[in-house]
Amino acid sequence: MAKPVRQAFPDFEHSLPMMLLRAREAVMGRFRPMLRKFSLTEQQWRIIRALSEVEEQDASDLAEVSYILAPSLTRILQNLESRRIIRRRTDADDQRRALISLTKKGRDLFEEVRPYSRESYEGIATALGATRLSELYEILGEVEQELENPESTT
Amino acid sequence: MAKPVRQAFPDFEHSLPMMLLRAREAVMGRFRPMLRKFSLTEQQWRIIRALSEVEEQDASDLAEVSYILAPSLTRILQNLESRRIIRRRTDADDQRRALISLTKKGRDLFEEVRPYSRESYEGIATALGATRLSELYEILGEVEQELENPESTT
DNA sequence: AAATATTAATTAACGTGTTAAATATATATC
DNA sequence: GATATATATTTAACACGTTAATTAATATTT
Repeated sequence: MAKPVRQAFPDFEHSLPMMLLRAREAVMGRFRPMLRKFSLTEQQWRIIRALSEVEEQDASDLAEVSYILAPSLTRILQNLESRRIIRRRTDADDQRRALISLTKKGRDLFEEVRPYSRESYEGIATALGATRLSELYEILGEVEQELENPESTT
Repeated sequence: MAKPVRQAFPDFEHSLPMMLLRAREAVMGRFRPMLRKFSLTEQQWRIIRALSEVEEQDASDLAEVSYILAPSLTRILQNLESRRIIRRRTDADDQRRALISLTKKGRDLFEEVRPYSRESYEGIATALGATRLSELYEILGEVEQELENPESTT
């Protein structure tokens, strides 16, 4: 019988937030250099990728699916609009809403980047192995679900 | 025999970077409100916590263990120094190096926050369960290791 | 020992994260 | 139908992430 390993408070470098941060950085390290060649940030690519799946989307929905807060989104959209990658118009039925879509240039950019994105992703899948990868997906989904309501255990 | 689920390119909201981002946010959502009451950011707390484990540490080592880039660290240390939470002196043997330590006020702050930090952490452990949590630790460690050298599979 | 290269930390510039406040439009209440 | 309330987006202010350039000190080379 070895010692019970109480470890309720893991040492700093191995705390859960740190582990998640480093794991994510390890993953993004495979994407960022590639995106950089296209002068895209990680977040800009998230927006473009989200828009590629729809004809048009209002800013609120876009913020939600791309997991970017509204103030950040405002700035990113201003940037992408000035580069003519996206276009915006006002919803006629609700003048508060901004409807966003990719321009031709934006769609072309997406098609240009996509193969490299896929390649990076496959590199990750190869490095981790299909089994480990799907385990990771599963457990991350659980984490998100189980920790949903932050005030329940406080 | 069901369909083989090729899925080499997961849909946007379930891409690995997004899953890791949301999982980390789910975890930090349990810490941030608490830290906020002490007027500490997540990164400031990382610095304080790292410093609590040593007498004194030079800025480079501190950047490495707290996983914060040097330019960010410079700003954070300026902030914490102005609040008298940390102190700095120059290494006599290498005048380039800045040696950082917690002040009395900083140590007191750490002791004040620590129980709440531990409580948040235990809330997470309870929500996930010990088994799931240790699986998560294990797989995150693997991700970090396996993806170490970004150029190997490109 | 002087010139060169390396290293530690900072500064600069730009982009995003975060919270609060402001603005404009829509909806609900009276 | 005027007033209050709610919602979508933007602005503001501060902090951190990221890359490149700078500064000061140390180490290396000749």
